[in-house]
Amino acid sequence: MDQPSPPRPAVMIDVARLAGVSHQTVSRVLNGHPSVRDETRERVLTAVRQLNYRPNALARGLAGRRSRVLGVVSFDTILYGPAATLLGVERAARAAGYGVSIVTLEQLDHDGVSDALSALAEQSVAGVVIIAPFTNTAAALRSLPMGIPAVVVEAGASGGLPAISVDQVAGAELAVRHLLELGHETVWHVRGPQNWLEARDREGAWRSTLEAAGRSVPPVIDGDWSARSGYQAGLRLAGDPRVTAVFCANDQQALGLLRAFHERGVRVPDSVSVVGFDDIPEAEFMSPPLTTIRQDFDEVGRRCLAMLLDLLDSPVETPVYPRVTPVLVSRASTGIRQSANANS
Amino acid sequence: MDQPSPPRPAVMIDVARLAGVSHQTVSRVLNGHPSVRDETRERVLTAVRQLNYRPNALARGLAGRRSRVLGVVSFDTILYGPAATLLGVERAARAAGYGVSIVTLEQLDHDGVSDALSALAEQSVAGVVIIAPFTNTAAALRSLPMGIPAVVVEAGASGGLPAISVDQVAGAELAVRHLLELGHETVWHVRGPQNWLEARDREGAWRSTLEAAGRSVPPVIDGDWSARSGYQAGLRLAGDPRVTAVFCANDQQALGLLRAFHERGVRVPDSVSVVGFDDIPEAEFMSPPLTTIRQDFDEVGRRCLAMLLDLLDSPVETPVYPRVTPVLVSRASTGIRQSANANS
DNA sequence: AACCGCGCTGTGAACGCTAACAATCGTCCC
DNA sequence: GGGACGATTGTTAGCGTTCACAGCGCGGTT
Repeated sequence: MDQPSPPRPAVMIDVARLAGVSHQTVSRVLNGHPSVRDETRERVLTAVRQLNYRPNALARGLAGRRSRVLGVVSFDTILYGPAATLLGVERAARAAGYGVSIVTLEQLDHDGVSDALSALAEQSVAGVVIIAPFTNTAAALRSLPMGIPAVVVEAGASGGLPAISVDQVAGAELAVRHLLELGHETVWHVRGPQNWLEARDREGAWRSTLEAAGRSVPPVIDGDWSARSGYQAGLRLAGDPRVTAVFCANDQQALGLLRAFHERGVRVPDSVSVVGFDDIPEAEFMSPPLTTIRQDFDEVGRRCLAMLLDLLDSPVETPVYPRVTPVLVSRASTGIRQSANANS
Repeated sequence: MDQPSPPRPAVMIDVARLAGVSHQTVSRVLNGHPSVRDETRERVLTAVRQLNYRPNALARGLAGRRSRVLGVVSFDTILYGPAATLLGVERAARAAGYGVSIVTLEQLDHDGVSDALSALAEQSVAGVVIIAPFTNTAAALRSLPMGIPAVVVEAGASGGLPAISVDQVAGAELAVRHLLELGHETVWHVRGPQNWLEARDREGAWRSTLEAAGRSVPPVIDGDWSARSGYQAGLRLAGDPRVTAVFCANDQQALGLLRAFHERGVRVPDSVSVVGFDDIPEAEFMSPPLTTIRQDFDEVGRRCLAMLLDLLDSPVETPVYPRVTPVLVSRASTGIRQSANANS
């Protein structure tokens, strides 16, 4: 008739009593401290199971110094890149026994990053991953009140901060070279928003690859990652006979571009070849299937976390990790430069 | 020569000393307790600013009952729906002064949900939002060790759990009716994965809408949300002259379907009309632009959070919120049933 | 003049855990 | 055989905050 399960969840002292040991011994068992007799350890673990005990992370964090929670600052997690990176980081964190607290920025600016970081600091996160490839993240980070270990994702020039990045330059080169090798005289570019580092890197590499090949550099077209901006770029480009190859800074823009071309009767790849960036799951099923540059976001997440954990161990030295190398995925949207050339 | 800023961040007692009051008074000021003299309040706030003091959320959570952190359990945050909902919830939570801790499920099963919930419980979250429209989430939730207030998102039959959902039935009806009104004899359906509640609801509503209209119900085609599955469905459907209208359970599937149709020379909307579901940002720029059912995920997130906060206030009664109503967005992928009919 | 109540403030004890140190026991070594 | 030592366990003190319960001073009552 007694009530065996109190509504209040068991705490460490309950386990200790049930196992006939002190709470400290329970703590030792839970934290894998070596000097506990096997027989005692078993007794404790049995009690833990019996009471369905789960240690309280809050108390843990308060008592020890480190919490088992990491913070992630991200921006626009509906975009494929950030979403995929977030997922990668979250998975890796969970595998390493960390919880993940997120803050999504409304705007990519200094104050936003700063606020986000102090919100996370308040929660005593052990470290922070910043998936906000804002051109000015570094400054925001430096102005951080307290020194939380932080890793920045996908920031090209991170200003000395530990960073994991996909080699955007290599990716853009891959795209441009691919198009040049197909016989195109030059390559047009629809770039991403200027406050994103990736966008700048891709544009820069596009430009320098063309220059290195001794080709003329057409005027760059603005874009903001959205399919709409790609569509608008497509409308502008569709009338121009000089345009035979376009490198879009991401796949959504390429989708919009393809749409505009389709509407205007520009045939892809017959008249114009198109390359995107990211290899979103939909790329393979666009009309036509999109040649693009694949980034391994999962790998980014994993390395990112590995780096952060290194940083937690030895906060003095900044670990250096190699960039993640993107690969070209060739599909139907790119083709040999057609005989139209013969007219010239 | 002295060092004015100790590396250790200021704590409440530091503020108290600086302001010449007790730590409890500082606490009162911070929590907006009324019985503090204005002059004292000012003095404390000045000290807070001066020391750049931020209360420690861990200690707060430990001492008081409630933490200011909410948990979110989600699944496959790369998909548009979950990603958008997550973003909506996160925004609303932040606006309400809550932090957000996320757990992304690897698999949609009972244990996954259960583990995720206890991981969050460990972090003493105040409440949980579950964006895992798994058909069996309800059971997993009930087997939860302790009673954390929880709100389920997008679950049709949530088994008595507080839930916010988009009215999938209304949405699917909108899609099917739209196609019937355009003169199509019947509507084919490419459904989503069977363990998703949304997929089941959409399929059910598709079926019953057809039946209510006295139309024949074609065999359903399987899909898994991916563009690839839509593509495969498209290949199967492309040869069939009876197919004049297809309702896809989401926009990605519709994209794949459009691709397959394009490949096989099936013209959209001339030969076949296609409707999707979600209105992802890319839908407008598909070839042709996709008619689809728009869901307001931001609204879902907001209501969800409002509901959870209600639940935190009075855990006894389950608040009831109306469903979010989706709307039809008509684009070029649907058109009047063409003269092909005249042949029959 | 003693008393009550109210506005404001301070004191002590949790909250559940880890860290540092002390205690106990048996063993090993000379 | 005594003391040092290692293995194992217990004890005590925080971590930084909130909660419950006093205190104190002052004006108004009786």
